Amino acid sequence: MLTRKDIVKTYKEFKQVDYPSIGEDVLQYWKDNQIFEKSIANREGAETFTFFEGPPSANGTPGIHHVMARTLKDIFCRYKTLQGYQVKRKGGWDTHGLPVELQVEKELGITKEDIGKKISVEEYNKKCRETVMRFKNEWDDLTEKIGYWVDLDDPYITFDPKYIESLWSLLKKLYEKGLLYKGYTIQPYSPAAGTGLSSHELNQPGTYKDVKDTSITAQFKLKGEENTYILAWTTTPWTLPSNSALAIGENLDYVKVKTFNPYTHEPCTVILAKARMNAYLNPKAAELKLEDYKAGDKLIPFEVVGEFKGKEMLGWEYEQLFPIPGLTLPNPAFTVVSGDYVTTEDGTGIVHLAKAFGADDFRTLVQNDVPGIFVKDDRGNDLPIVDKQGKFISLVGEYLVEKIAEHGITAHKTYGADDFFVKNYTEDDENASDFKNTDVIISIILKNENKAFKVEKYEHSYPHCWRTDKPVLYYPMDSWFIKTTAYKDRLVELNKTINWKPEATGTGRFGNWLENLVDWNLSRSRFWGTPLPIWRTEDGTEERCIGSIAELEAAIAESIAKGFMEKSPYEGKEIDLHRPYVDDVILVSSKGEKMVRESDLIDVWFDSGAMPYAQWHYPFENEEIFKANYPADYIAEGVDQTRGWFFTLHAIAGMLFDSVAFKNVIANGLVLDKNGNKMSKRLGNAIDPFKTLKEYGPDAVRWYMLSNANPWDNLKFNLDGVTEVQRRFFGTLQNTYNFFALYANLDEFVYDKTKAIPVNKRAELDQWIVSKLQSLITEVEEAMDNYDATKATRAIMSFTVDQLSNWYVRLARKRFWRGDMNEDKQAAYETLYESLLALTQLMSSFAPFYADWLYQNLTASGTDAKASVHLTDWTKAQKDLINTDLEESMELAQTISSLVHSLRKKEKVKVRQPLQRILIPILKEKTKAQIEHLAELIKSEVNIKDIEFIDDASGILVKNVKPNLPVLGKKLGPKMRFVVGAINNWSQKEIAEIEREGKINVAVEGETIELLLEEVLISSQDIPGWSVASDLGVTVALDVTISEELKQEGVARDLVNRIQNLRKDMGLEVQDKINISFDAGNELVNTSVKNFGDYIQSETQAINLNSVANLADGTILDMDDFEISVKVEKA
RNA sequence: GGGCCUGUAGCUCAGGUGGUUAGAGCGCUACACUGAUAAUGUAGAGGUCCGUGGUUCGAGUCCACGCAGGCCCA
Repeated sequence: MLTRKDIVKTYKEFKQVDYPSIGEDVLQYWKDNQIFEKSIANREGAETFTFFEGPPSANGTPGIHHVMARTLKDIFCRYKTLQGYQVKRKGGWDTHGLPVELQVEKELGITKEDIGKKISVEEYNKKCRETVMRFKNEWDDLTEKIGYWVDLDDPYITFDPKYIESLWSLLKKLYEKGLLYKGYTIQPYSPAAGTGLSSHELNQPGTYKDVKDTSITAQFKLKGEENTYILAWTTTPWTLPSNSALAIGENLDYVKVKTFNPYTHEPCTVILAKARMNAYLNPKAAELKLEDYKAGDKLIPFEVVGEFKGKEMLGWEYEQLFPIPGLTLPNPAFTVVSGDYVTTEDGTGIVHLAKAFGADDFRTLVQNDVPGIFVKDDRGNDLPIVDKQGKFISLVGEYLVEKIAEHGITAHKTYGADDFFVKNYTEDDENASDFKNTDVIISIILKNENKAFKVEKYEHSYPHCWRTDKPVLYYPMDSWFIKTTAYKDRLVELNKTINWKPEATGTGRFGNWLENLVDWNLSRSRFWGTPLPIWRTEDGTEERCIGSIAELEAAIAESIAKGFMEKSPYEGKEIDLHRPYVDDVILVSSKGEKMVRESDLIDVWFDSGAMPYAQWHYPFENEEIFKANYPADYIAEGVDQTRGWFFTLHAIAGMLFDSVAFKNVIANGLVLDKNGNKMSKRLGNAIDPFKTLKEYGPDAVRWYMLSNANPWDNLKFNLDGVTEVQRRFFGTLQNTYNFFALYANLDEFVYDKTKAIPVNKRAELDQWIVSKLQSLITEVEEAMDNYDATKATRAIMSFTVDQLSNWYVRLARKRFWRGDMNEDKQAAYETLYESLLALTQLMSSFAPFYADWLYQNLTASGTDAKASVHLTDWTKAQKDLINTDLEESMELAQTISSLVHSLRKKEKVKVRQPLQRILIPILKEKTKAQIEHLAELIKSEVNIKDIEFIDDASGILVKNVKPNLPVLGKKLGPKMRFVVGAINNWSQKEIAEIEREGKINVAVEGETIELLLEEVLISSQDIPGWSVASDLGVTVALDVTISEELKQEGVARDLVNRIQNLRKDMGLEVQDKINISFDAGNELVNTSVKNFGDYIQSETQAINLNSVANLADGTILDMDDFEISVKVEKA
């Protein structure tokens, strides 16, 4: 006879599963067999599915959030590959940018100022190049270990000369379209140091200091109205001569108030925000009369004479505050505009705008086409009226000098026209006894001229230059821009065709960003990055944009011929388009003048946004590949990239190719620690991805991340959750496989597709799980086509745990272990096998290692198996195998079984004790048919003999009625509650009437309302005299009478159970036969054995079942109510 | 300060188009089952659906205003 040891094991059996090892083994298998490469090569000639890799920077180590991001990228590429697409995925590295530079500077202990002095640009850039790829190996390692399939051997690298050449060609295209221009932007500027400051420099600790400045609430005289002024407050009075508009909040409330100027005592009408009145008008004066005011009174009376919303003020015109000759402006200057940043927290609720000295000001004025106060230089360029030393230009200075004389202002010295610094006064000045700074002088002038409503010292926080400690000015700085605003409408339109996950990021965060688009500031004053390929003559009259290496080389040759350059900086070495080499190139203008490169680098975001083109060195090479892989079908990055990579991809594609760059995008959220805090190395709550993978294996980590929450929500990463996924999902699936393998090996079952029993010839239960499986495939496919991985993983999990394991296998168990191979048994094996196999494919995108491992365990002996589940073709759902009616029936069966279990529990009758019958009230014929269909299954599951139905005809049904609210609500509206009350009070009589007549009249509030049968819901939840339970509209009553015969059968089942336990204790194998002897002293057992002996023998595989008087050496079995001695021997 | 996201049981999350008593898993408690057994079933405890107003016969769901946390931008 065959024992377990002798059996050839077709399907490997596992006592324990080591998930991390599966990860490692499968990874090695993939490498050895080039599975990734084959998964692409296999699809040669097929339709392409394009994925773009957003390049990470390898100058830091990867974190657990990169596992999230990379998993999300991976799954859809794998899924689409199965679906038959060819999915090329080129890896990439982002190598330029400020973080790299700062890291290098920190390591070298230098600052930006030292570059070119203590260290050459050449050496500095060399250091950056080394640093930026420092952790590439860690990144590659993680990428492999989490199973992110991407081409790491041939990635694009943004510092590569070919990559930069592509960028240059794109920039030249923009330039030729007139979309690249030199302008200015308002940036923090240190007049003391003579340099602009980056926002990073401004965020250094200690740069913001509390300082006391003179603040002025100025009066802007409204045109066309007597003595009426708009009040606006500023802490930088020196910007007032540059005022060219006032901003209000459209929805704020404003008032017009009659009062008197506190300095000149002249009557006036002022306009300010209603919420700011108390700050300017003393509430104590509210009762005073305007007529009673005498010049010099402390309390100044006032009277509100008008109230309106801010939007009513739009377009109002006022007189220029400082009508300096030469600084006049045409309409719409000096008008009221809208500013979304205006609040009533301080000031007057009206903000003074000076185009040159505030970023908000600048933006608002540009959007409203309002000019700013500037003077022209020799070449006709705009210059602000404060120069780069932080001093008013003499035109303004002369005006102020005149005013000082006119108003008889005395100060520590006699001011000349070039003495009016606005922030950085000299030490000598500041220490003088009667020192009056420019702000003070301006305020005196305004006070005297009836143009200041309030002047006071104001303490606030103001940024200072971290090097000179002097206050910073916001100042227009030269910059190169891409004119994205010219394409705003098109970009907005194109965005509407993109499928954003979540949708709100596309319409909200990204959509709003596009709606409020400003020109893209490309300039960066740094060293390590893509140089701007624009050369200019000294006077700026001629410009040239270089678009390729060939063009550059030709231009260099020309320059050498002209004698501007001695030799090419690339002579004898490889071409490198970085600084400093490119700075050494001097070009020749059309007039034969020298042209030097504009010194700026470009924003690194242009680097990454250009990757669709530059990764293929387009347009210089690979035109075919580029065209087949553009635009991307899918991209994914963190939501923080919305205004970064997502935007730059979109902008370049829209402006140069009139196309979207990507059709579908997932913007994923952050990975937080389990308490919802940001992970940081400093706080020690960061999860080490390598350690996590080592401990849990890649599949459970991936699955957890995808199934726990939608990727676009923040994930609170909790290792307990990974454990749970491992236990609940992978554990259950593995158990199911083990169960299959155990019995399949015993029965030497080998799956053969060609000989499989047709589904319609299989058992009802088989047909059911097959149907469920087809539904699952449909569901997963729909979810994945909609880029919803969470839905897909949850559906797979629910099928595996609830349907396949806890229902199908549990109910079908006996078919696997009972008797020899027959058609029914074969069908069970085939059904379970097919389900497992289908699962390996369904889950392979999410859990690529485990799925492949399981696939190979299942198909090891198969003939048509692929080398990997990742090389298979997607198995479409067979719609004809979906049997909705059967699925509904099974749901009923599951509900009924659960109800019977619950009743048994209530009545304290264990499942091993058979019971005679259950009663089910039936109101619909269909329900009855559906239950009858699966009657056998229900009966065996809950161990009862019969299912009986009672219908109306029985006359004993007690019915319940409920209003059908959605239907009634529409019909009745406010009368609902009376009708509902009436229905809830109905007796059987009314229910019978509406069922019989199809309608009934209800009297409510003196009115008669006719109700139709379909407006109420009738159910049956009670059978008089029975113990009943109901759920989901099904009611079950259980007959708990235990007859003599049922009792005997119960004993027989108990005996089987005890003997099975004995077998197990003895260590017998499943197929071992036994002999049983039992003590003849118990009459109940004797009759039970007499009537159910065959059953006991077949269940326990007993050859003999002998009654023995006074069995001496037996085991005493506890049968709950009595004990009996039994002896089991291996036959 | 602005835009956007999130807030439902101790924890993690579901809850088309409003509908009477808000669900699942984990965890906890009790019981049962025992040839998948480090598995499984049943039951129980556990909720101000972030708050306040509003719309409605009826709001976890719609609207407004707040609060808390987060991201991005000033």
